[in-house]
Amino acid sequence: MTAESPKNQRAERYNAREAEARWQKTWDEQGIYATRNDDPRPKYYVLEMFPYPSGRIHMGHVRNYTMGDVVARFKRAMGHAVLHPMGWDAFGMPAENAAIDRKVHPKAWTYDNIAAMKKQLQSMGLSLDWAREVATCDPAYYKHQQRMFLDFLQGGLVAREYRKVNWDPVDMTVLANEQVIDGRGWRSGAPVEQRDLYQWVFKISDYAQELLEALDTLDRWPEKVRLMQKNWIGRSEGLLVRFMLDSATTPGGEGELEIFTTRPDTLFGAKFMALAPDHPLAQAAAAKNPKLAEFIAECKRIGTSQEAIDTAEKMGFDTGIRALHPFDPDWKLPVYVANFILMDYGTGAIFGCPAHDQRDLDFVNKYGLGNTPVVCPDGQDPATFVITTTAYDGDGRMINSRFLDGMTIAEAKEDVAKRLENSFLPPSERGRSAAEGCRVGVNEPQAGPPPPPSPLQGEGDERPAQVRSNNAPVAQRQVNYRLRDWGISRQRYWGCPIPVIHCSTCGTVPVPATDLPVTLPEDVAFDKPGNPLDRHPTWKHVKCPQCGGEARRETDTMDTFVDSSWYFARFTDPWNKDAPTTPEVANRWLPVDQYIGGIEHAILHLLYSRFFTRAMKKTGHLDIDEPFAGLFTQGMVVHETYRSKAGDWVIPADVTIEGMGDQRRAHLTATGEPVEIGSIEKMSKSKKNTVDPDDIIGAYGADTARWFMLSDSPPERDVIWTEEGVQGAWRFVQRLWRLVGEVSEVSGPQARPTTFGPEAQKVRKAAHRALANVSDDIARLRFNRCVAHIYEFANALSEAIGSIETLPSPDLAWALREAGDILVRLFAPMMPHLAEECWAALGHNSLVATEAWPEVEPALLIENTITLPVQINGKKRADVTVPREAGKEEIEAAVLALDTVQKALDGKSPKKVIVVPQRIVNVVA
RNA sequence: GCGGACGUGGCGGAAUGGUAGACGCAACGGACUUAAAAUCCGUUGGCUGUAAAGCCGUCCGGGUUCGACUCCCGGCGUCCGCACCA
Repeated sequence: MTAESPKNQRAERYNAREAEARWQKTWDEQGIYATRNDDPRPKYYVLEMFPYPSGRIHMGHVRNYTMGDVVARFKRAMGHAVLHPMGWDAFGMPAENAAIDRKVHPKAWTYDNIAAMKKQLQSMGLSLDWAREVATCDPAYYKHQQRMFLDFLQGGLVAREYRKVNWDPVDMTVLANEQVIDGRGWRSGAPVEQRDLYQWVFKISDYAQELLEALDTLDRWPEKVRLMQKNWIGRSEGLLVRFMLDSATTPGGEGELEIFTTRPDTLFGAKFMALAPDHPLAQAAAAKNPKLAEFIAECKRIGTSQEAIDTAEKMGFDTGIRALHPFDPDWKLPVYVANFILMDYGTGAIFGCPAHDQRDLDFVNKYGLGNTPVVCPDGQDPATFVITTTAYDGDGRMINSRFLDGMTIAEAKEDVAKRLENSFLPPSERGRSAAEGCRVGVNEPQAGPPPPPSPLQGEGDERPAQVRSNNAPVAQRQVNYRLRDWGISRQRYWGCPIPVIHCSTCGTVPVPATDLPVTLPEDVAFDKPGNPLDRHPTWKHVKCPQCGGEARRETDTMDTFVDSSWYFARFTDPWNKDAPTTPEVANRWLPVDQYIGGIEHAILHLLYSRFFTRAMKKTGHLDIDEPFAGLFTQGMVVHETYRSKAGDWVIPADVTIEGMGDQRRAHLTATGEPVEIGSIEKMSKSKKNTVDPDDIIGAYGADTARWFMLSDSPPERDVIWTEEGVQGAWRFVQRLWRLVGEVSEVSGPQARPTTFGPEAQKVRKAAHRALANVSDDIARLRFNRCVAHIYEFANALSEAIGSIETLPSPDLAWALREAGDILVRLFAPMMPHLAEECWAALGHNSLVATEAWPEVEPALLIENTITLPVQINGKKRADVTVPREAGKEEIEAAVLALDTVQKALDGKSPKKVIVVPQRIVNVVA
């Protein structure tokens, strides 16, 4: 502090609006965020999930992109070549809805939105390499996606199937299983119906095992996400068992029925068999039994919506068919058709063991089929162990099971598997299989027209269980997965066209690579529901590339999740016109070191991307397995809700709040009408509890918004947006500006002093401790703690400056300047504009954005004396200060000499003294 | 139903098994000001006490430990994912 410049209480305010625009311009002009692919430094790829161009960014984006930007700036300062790109997930339904509602073309709507949102993102001061920007709706992007589709087709990773699909009646399109939430379309919210349609599918289930196993290698992913994916893939090990049928009871002389079970140990508790209503044997039996046909029809009526299926009561119908127990041909089991059996899991048929499966128990209790417990829990008397309304699915020993009695469940499973694997049905009694030739798997058509022949590949089910010779064993082990293939056909306009042509002579023909991209026609009408591509007068009519005859383009477009399954790879070389990636470039940048986005993509987007990466590897576009080495899922931004008397939601900007605690009251600012304060919810348009980033940035500046988004809550948790919180952040921005101003007025020596006095040493310790803490916090994405440590440091520095009465000594002056330089660089990743302004104020000519991260002096982190807490019987009673290198005996002596300890011991000697060096002392009296 | 996470002041939240409540917000008291805003200084888990100090305290009940917000067992509550997957 110099004599000429006394503390100025009316220091100039930091003008964020003016400064932020100025620094953004400077960064842009100097191109400091452009990343070169030949940068030799160690690479670091940080990526935030790219946005859908809805038209405006929301606070969730601000939080997400701020986190990524902090990491990018930090890694850049740490000397990495940082790749930090941005793009647009630009295909999708809202563009078509806008076209329908507002008569705007989806393309115009999308590009207008992109322009608006890009401007907003730029106002946040993100250190993005905009030269790599991509939009998935750009033919220059989706051309490569079409190319990969064809490569995948060639590689056997794509199939065309006629299958049951989830149909969204509002959006008039197909949804993948993952896109159906609680029986409703994930976007429209309409109850989903079942329909049979041709579908292009990606064979993600071929990778089920690999996707499952590789989860263990993703050690920088949240455990929760890995678990969700594991459950979604849903591996289960079991046994396929062929039951002989009493052919006298079957409709067409069928001789056997194949089921899947994970509980072969409970075979002796079997009471019935059950078939899915769609099962071929059920269909065959229904053909001869009108009442059964009626029952099946009834099942389907209920089953049009997923919602209804979930709540339907268990129902069954005895077909009259009888199955023979695999271990006892004289034991006959009734075969039912039941509404709770799913055709597309396992074989669509089960054996029911009611004592140990709740569904089966509910079923037998309804139809009076009884139950026999075969697993007895330890400690229960088998003689009195009975099951009534609750099935037992725990551990125990086998009972009532002949040769299995006394075994554990695992032993019994193994024994049954071994016996049945090695036994064969006598050929004379086999007859025709009930499932033969018409067994339905997910990969085969089950009704309706057969698929047109494909010249590309052999289709059909690859599961070995289906290939069966006369000598096939009664049972074989099988692993089943819940994960289904990924249906990508969408009956929409605004998506990536699927590059195939249907020819009545040649079948399904891929569009030749030289004809790519297949672009969307621009002259389309949205006056009717359904797919405008299908209605377009000319677009779909083409010549067959093989025979030259009249043919028809595929009018379905790809699920937009395809677009986002590889954008991270495209960013590595978006300039390559000839191929989706430049493999050597992609292999250098990938995997993404830190991916940041919402937990809502835990399954869909992340699982698809993992599959896509493997598919790209198989087709030579990449040579990595996992796209995202590190994943972070940030929490939502939530806000109070407000409702007017009339029950309408009111936006926070129109509300004035008064009072506090229970006394808080809200009213409309304009009219004074009272407003009801509601619960805190995710910011959403429907509840109008949103805050517009533009308003916040306009009023307080981007740095304030960024700072507030990082403070308060841990990043993985929800953060509550409050006006007070933003103002607190804004005050801190101003405080930092004043503080740095005060530091800048200190004139210290150029050369580093050789020794430091106690005051200077104190400042230096605070600075270096903050440096060590903040570095660690950012590296571990603990932004809220990082913020706290910067507050602490700023408090310490304020105090040091405030306590100066005259001119500071040269060593203190130097230490204060050093601390100022460190402080500015510490908050620069979070508040980059303010940091530049401060950096300049401190007299530097460089940009802080290109400065190296400060280096910590480890010696300053070590204290010479240590103050240890002293506990008596585990409760803190005193402190003791000892030299750092004091030994246990020395510490113990010092502790026992303390008055408090003497008093507590009351003349007796302690039972025990525990000394934890550097930590604590505990005296046990 | 199955699986998972979480539960700490008025609020958001800190705390490798080692001083519970860092840091922020809010509140209260004070300084500056004609006044307000801004800023600065201080107080702030509860109870008892003028004070020194003491007692209680991390959802509840047990346990392990010299020592438990943290680990184990059993409850209660909140949130999330999956859900007739044989």
